Amino acid sequence: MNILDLPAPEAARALVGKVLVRTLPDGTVLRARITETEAYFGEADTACHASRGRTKRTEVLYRRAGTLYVYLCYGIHWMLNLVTGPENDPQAVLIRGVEGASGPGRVTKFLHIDKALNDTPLGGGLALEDDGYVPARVDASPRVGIGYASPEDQARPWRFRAG
DNA sequence: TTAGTGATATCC
DNA sequence: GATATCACTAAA
Repeated sequence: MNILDLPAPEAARALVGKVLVRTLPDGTVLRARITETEAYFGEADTACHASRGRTKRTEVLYRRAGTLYVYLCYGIHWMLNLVTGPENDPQAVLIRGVEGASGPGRVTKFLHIDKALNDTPLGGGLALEDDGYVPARVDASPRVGIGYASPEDQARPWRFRAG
């Protein structure tokens, strides 16, 4: 059973402590352990980009688990998400932080991730590795940066951090 | 606290 | 075609 087949909130928690392996076009390999994630859980979640329907941009969220969703925010920052859950169910986990880079925009800068990886499957330029490490504790708290969502959705504790 | 940056969505 | 918005960061 793959972690990414789980519903987004469970997958987000399980991904904390796993290792991202980024292989650059020139062959350089970068490794970074995930320290912080957030879950975006389907059309019913008003914080999820897909809550306002399927568009060209959110199309990727409807793909099968393990697809990468990368998009530009505020004109400067790339956001890295892993699609989870069943196909045609728009769930994803945002990678908010890894060891050595705290913050979603910094993660992608650190790993040299941009739109070239959008809509590509995990296992190519970016892979996930489980080295058996388990964080001593994983803290859950409300998500940040989603002031446009409904109050109920803003309150959901779908942000997970290694503790 | 606020400027910076550009793709996307939504409205003419 | 035009404008408003945005899952953020760095500098002040």
